[in-house]
Amino acid sequence: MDVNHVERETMTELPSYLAAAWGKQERPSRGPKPALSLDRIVAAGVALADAEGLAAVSMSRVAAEVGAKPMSLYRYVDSKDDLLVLMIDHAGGPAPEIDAPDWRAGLTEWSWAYLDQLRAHPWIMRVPIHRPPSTPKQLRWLESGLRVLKEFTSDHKMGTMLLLSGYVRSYAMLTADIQEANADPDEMMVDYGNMLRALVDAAEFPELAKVIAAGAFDHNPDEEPDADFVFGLERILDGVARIAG
Amino acid sequence: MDVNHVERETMTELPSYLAAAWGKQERPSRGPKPALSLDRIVAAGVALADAEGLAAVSMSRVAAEVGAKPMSLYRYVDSKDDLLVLMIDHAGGPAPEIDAPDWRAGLTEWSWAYLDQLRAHPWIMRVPIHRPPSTPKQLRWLESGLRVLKEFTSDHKMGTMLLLSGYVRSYAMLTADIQEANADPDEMMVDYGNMLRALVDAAEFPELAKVIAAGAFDHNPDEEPDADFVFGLERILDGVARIAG
DNA sequence: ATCTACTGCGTATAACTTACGCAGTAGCGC
DNA sequence: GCGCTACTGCGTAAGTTATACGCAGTAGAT
Repeated sequence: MDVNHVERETMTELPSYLAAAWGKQERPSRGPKPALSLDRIVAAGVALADAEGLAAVSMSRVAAEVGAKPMSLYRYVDSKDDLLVLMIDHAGGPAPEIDAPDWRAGLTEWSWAYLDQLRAHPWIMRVPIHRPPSTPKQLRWLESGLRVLKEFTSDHKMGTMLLLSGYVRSYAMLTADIQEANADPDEMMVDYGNMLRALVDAAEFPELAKVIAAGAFDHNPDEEPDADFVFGLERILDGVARIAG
Repeated sequence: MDVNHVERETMTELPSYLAAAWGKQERPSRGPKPALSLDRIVAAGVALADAEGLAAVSMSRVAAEVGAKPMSLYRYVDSKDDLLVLMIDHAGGPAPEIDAPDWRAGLTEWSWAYLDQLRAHPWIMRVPIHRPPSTPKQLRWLESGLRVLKEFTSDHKMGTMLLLSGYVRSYAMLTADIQEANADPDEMMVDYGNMLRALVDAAEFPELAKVIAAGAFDHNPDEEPDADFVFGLERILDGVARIAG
């Protein structure tokens, strides 16, 4: 039987991509020295996705980028899915060191940092496969958030971080969707607000029509960007404040 | 030039998938009667995704399901991406008719309905391409939410729905991720909590280790399911209450 | 010196989406 | 009734894709 290191790790009952991400790979002693390294492969994937989008990340392209042939990558990675998971972890910057006077300021800082992070690597939001957070950088971000919630109970800490990270992620996705639709020259969605005006009939959508008429969907250059983000964030923080101390 | 109805609709400056979703397709008068209909195709795609997952949805499979050959579908749909967008719209059930005494009860009802909806069609959360909400059912759900927020300003209405829908979506995704990882027999993630215990070192992750030790990640069968969902939801509603009336 | 676990990767398979163009059809104008 | 023309279904084929299998070469262990 051909037992390569990937299968060996599986036997330790930890998914191989996690063993890799946590650096729990025992370097094999026999055999030729690897010409590649998992880090180089994953880094090449991230660079490719940053530069040309997720669609450009194929096994052949990544292999070419590190000067190897496609099949060689499978000595380092079980599947493309695993590579994508590792890329997500790798792309995550270092968790923010938050130095804020209170939990409210701390969570605000954390949220903006997370939003920036997602926007720096928009393809992360397009990866169709996901796993519950269990890679090192993901957990370091979580730790960094929990750290500012010292005075809360464990359940409240986790619930709050779940709420906050979910909100940031979904806000980032929505704005990325809008931006992408606007950028696409095929689509006439150059103006999301006006497109809705064309589609939404006031008889069938009375409330929505009112909101559209009020300009809530129009891009207002005077307004601070991400004003909607701030609104939601403040609502969350107000809600959390009610259970604080 | 071969001008089929898809391209004709593009010329009206509306993306063809939106024209289709909003039923703004002028039926062509000439030519043979279509053997298929867009509705049948999209419905077949939804049924396939419900039964066998998103991966089973290929143009050939969908075509076979409606008794046609693959290339015939392209007379009704520009691309597979468009088909997926239409499937998302089609899968959405009717927007909830909310009959609640106040906005707080109304939004609670809306949130649970939305969560149920996503869980009834988990593949929706795996579709890699997304567009800003502009299909009929998506907007009807939005309208139904806005309707219970009568006493708020337009900006506050939209901001609240943005916050709420984002939270529900991300919570649904997280629980789907966990469930999928648990179901996968390859992965030893049969117990997310214990897996974290194995990975997380208390020296590097002091706060996270405490939370894990407190059992926040363990599945507790006594506890009501989705207790975390309720926690986040209540925080949001508390936060919204601060700007009400 | 031999064994053995390992590496890179050539070959091949079985998917996949979709461009192109052809043959047949049905309503319209005359 | 007779084309004309816009349309439909779809056969063919091209171009990608992930990845299973197995072989030849390598280098530490014994």
